Amino acid sequence: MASAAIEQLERSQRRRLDKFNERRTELAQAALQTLSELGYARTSLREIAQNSAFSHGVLHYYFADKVDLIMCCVRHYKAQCVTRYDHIIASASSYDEMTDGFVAAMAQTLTDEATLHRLWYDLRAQSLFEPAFRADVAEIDKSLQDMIWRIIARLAELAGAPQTLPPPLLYAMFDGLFQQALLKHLSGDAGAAAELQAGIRLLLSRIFPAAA
Amino acid sequence: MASAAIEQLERSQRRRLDKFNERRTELAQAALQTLSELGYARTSLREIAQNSAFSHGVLHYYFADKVDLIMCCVRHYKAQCVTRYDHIIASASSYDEMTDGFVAAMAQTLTDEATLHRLWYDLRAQSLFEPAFRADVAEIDKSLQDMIWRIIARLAELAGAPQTLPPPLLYAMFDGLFQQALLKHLSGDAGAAAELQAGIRLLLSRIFPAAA
DNA sequence: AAATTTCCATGACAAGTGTCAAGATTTTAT
DNA sequence: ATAAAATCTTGACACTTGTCATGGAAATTT
Repeated sequence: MASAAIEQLERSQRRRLDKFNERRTELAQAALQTLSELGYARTSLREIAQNSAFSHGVLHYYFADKVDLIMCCVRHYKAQCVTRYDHIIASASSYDEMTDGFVAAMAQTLTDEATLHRLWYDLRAQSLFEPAFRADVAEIDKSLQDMIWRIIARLAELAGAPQTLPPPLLYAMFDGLFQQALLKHLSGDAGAAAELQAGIRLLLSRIFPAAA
Repeated sequence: MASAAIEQLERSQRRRLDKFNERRTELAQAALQTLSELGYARTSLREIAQNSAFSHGVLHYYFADKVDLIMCCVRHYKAQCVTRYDHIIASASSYDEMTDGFVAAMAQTLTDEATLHRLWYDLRAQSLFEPAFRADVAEIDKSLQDMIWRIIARLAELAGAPQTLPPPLLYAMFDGLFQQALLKHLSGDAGAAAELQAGIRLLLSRIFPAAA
């Protein structure tokens, strides 16, 4: 029967495609590692390959060019980033409990994934110069903004308070706070995480005056 | 008389030194121009020299190395940046007038000096990787924070309101807001300046609830 | 088992990088 | 005006960069 043959062909092709994409993300992960350590300006394709199990020629087999690789990295970064705080939203049952969880999670992110986030700020700055980066950066920015919004909306619900500040403003505030803390943390300031926590609590107390 | 000879010697030496520094800042200005157009990662010394009246070899006559040049640029940037809003503080006589002036000045900065500010964010991101940049970046950050603080403190005075939010938090909020607007503006969003103005006004109305 | 496609390593290329040394040129001092 | 010191240009160096072509190894298909 012809249909069976076609079906098998499609299956084998899909398997090949899956394997291709699997290796692509494997290489993207290695690239992410290198990028987060060196930064965009100092990262070369050879260096990326050296931090992987393959040679530098392979990169041009799986990626069209350097921009293509970076973009794959960025998307890979996003996937493992935007849902980080969602479990807090799902599990919290009171305003205070959720505040504690959120503040703690932010502080942990600061210390545990500092290098990954400095890469994010680096790439976002690159997008100010390189138009090819803008669409993906804007999309990630939007995802992060939504993430913050989900948290604040849930907090408002728990506090029984109305929420008037728009998502962009809220995101800008938390992002600015985190960025500042990251710079201090990477500069060796051991108190950066604690300062970040205090800053967030203060900010929340201003957003929800009644809940304090 | 020997003292007269010494005096003349000293004067001539100072004149030489002045000329040396003058040319240094002239080259730093050209470098600033190139950097703000291409970004840190894509700027080479030859490109900088090409945007000046001199050849590339002269850069090593006036600067020890590339980092030295970048640092000179950064300091030059700072000088023309941190006092930008001070005349608003000096001239404003009412809360509303000063708010209008501040908001308008921020919007104008966004549109008129977008490229210079994207360089600032680029270099700040670089400082997350390159320790050599950190001290100067931190110093500029502090200056900008102080600038914001002077404005907010004056506004509090004019509003007759107490001011409880600490300077780092205030700076983080305004900086985050500006950064977001800059990305939109450079992406071609014509409404970025207006959004920034609205965001600042909203933020101020939350900082000073009574003055609204 | 043979043939064919996929996958990967090697080496090379042209272009560009920071850096520096050797002179030419201009300015300053004698 | 002559000597000395400064400023600037030119050209080269060792190295790195992204990209690609060739060919070998491995896997898949026939």
